[in-house]
Amino acid sequence: MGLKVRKNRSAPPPEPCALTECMAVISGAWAPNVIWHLRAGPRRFSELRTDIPPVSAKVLSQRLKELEARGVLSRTIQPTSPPSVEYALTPLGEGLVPALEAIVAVGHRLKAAHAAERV
Amino acid sequence: MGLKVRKNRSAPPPEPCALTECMAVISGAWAPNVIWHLRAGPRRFSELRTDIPPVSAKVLSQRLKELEARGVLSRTIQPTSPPSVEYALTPLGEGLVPALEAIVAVGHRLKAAHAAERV
DNA sequence: CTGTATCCTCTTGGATACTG
DNA sequence: CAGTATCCAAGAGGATACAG
Repeated sequence: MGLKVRKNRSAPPPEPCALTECMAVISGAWAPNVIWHLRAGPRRFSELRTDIPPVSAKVLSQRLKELEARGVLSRTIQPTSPPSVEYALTPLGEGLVPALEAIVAVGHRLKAAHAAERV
Repeated sequence: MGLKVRKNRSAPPPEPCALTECMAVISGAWAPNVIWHLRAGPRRFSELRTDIPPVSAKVLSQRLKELEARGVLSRTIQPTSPPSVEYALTPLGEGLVPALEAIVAVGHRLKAAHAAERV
């Protein structure tokens, strides 16, 4: 009966800080895609470029640097010739995968809902 | 034994489309915060403004409109005086909460990791 | 209270060309 | 192959003032 206790308008203090912290990581252009394409294993620079078609070299390398600086992925120079560089998720970066999966799941529902209302 | 089959460099086709779809929803400035602050129940415009301190009226109303257009939240005009407007998550919008929770969880780990390496 | 309209700044990302 | 440098356009977001 007295279940209408939701009159309390003083917001319960959430944690927008941690939210913002992580959003900053995955908000850059193509950042989520980079992580997404690395989730199955390491990839090289040019592979990522073709994985994510319309990404410019500048932005990709920018994003990779940022993600590396944040400890989300690692950069390894392979002593081959021609030289190649491998990017891989760190354990920390792997922690992002479940979050992205949750996002993908919602994405599907959003698309479905969007399609439904355009009938 | 033959577990090194990860030599396959032809990327397994992921679903960046749904990813992008949902990222578009939560990428706008303050969008995640709006959803986050609505997860415990409906809030009014001015309440959201004080919930999320440095948000300008323009951007907040912009974001609310977008989120409403995407079916993530509903806008209800209360016939009170002075008139007030309540925003609430739709079922679709509530689907975003788990994703945000996953993001918050990662945010905590990112902050912890960041703090640790600054010792 | 709940927005909208303008103006303005600053960041972001793309294209292109060039280096190691 | 793996980037970096430069230039550029577009858009997002903040401040302020005003309207219903």
